[in-house]
Amino acid sequence: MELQKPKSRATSYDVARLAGVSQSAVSRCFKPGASISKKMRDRVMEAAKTLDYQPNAIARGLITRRSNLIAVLVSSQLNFYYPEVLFQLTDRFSKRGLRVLLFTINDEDDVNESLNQIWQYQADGVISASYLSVEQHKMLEDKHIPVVMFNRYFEDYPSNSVWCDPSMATEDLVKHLIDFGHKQFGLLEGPAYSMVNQERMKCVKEALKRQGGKIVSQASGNYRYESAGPAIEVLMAGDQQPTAIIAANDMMAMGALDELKNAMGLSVPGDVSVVGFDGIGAARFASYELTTIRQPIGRMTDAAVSILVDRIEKPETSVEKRVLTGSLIEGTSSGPVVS
Amino acid sequence: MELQKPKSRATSYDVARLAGVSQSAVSRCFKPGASISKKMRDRVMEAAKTLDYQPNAIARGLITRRSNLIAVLVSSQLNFYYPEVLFQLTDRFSKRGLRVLLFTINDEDDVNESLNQIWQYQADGVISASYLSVEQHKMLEDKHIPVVMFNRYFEDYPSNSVWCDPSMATEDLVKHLIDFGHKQFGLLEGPAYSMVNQERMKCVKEALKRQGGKIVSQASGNYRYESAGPAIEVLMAGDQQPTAIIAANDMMAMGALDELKNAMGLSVPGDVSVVGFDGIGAARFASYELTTIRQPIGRMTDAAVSILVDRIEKPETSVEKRVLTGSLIEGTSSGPVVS
DNA sequence: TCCCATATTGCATTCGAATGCAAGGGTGGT
DNA sequence: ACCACCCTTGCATTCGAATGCAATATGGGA
Repeated sequence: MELQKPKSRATSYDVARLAGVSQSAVSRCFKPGASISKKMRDRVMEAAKTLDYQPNAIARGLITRRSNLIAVLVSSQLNFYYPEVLFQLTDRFSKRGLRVLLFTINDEDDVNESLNQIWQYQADGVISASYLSVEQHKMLEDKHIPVVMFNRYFEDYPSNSVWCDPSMATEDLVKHLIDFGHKQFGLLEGPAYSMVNQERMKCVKEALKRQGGKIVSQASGNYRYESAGPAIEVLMAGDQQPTAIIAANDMMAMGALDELKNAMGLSVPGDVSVVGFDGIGAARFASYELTTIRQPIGRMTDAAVSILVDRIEKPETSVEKRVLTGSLIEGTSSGPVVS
Repeated sequence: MELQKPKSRATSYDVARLAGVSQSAVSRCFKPGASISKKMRDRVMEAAKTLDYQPNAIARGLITRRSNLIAVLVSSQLNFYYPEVLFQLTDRFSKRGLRVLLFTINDEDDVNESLNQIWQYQADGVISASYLSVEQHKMLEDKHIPVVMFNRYFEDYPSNSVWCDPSMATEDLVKHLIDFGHKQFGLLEGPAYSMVNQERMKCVKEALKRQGGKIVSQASGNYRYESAGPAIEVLMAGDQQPTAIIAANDMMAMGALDELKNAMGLSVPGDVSVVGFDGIGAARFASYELTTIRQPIGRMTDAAVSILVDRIEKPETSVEKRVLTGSLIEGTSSGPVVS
């Protein structure tokens, strides 16, 4: 004697029937700005409520050719920077009525598979916060799917991108270290293919040259905490010891700091200063208090969202590279050279 | 003189026309297990390739009533545990041909809004790794959307869930501390509403009672790093000082450790031992090396994915609560009492 | 009160793929 | 060579909402 059969989902027709109006009217009630009288809207809304009706986004997407889905590509490697970015992007898209379809990327194949899925799901746009080749980017462009590159851009190919220019802050950072009396620097680089790494290291090298710092050793890691340990061993093994280590990101700076303090028994910043890039939350933990170059994540995600939404609404707008600037955060991981 | 007009996306009809077959044939070519001859498949696939055709997942979803979308609800607060879970879930769903629709939750309103969206997008299933009320859960159930609760469950209402039972490992943890000579304990609890907190603290209290440890002070935080500082001040302010602090999660344990060492100038584990729960990646950083109870995240996400997929495929299957056990990881944040 | 302009409403069609059913083709057995 | 059966294929319809256009209702002005 069930009162309620396990009936399936109510459609706009069901609502229309109950309210005694046409299906079109129901559809219009859920479209902001549509021409509908208040009386009708009230009547429909009441029926909708009793049937627990919500428009089917899938059906809507089919006819409007807008899925309201945004694909976000994120590297799955454990860099605390990206979860922060991802969550902020999701919050912001959500406020604009867009949903995030998440793709985690381990390797090149994942990217291609993700692009396929993006195409299948008719994503309205893409935020790429992971590696993307020019060819892959072009493929999306050919399909008229706007893309915004987050924290990266192509040297020789125009694309929508949000980028944090580290040059000025890096100058400050190096000055900060030079003022502390540092003369010998060790560079803990990121992966060679990474734009972010290339740019940061380029700025570091230029600033050091300009301000008279000397690079005594270089090594590279993969941006992850664990990769800093072995790299530090290399950096400290040369005949000339660096008194300051500049890491390509905070995760490696944290790993470096731990390796120096805990594995090698050195003091930071007493024996060696360590600085990073990103300004992730964990860099402010009291065990680290990194001197770092903070990326304004909030403003970067705002920019990415607004550029992407613009491109979706006006596809013909020309590409835009929005550049923000990083800023130096002075922590306690850097200090004067003790001689 | 463009060779190629900016023509819109190819449909199955376009492919059919080019290959000289019917639309149904094209459709069947993309459906695994459909009845299709090799000759036809090859012909269609070639046409599909030249037109760069991929089936439209939106249109497919409309007719099959399967969106292949899984909604994942995650708290947006900065607890390093959830990004790990989220990325693993995404990887695993992806391998099964399911996409993740991400919802970040700040407050109760976000949950309701997300449930709305889940309904609109016809998500095939939901993983909830954030707060969800029984009513909200029932609402999804009524709509025949299977839900798996991650790292939580309802006391008094059956639901699919994946849970990590901390009781045995907590017994080990307490024994580990008692063996080190600890007698006075401080509890750094999580939010009162949190199931995970309730359960962990219950186990801790029982184990302490059984093994003869005494709770000399309690305070609570919100699971975040920053919330540990003030709580620690409370914990250490009583007349009886704890020699060991048990925190409800690793983030707060890290905050506690930093507060004790850096703000209060105490030594860990010399003056105070600090232990946590979760076994997040950052807990293994050399500055912390937390003694903690590790949740087997990999097995938990596997379980969540497999339970959810089962429910989607066989909706009538009864609910399942899969319980895994945590295990003690001995780090260097705990040690003998120095008298 | 009547008429016209404007605001609402309904009709019919559309989006793109999946699928039940029937028709066609092929195979093997006798 | 014939028949029965199975494997392929195509036809026609379906999913649920949006929308151009035509039809109708509403309101205001004279």
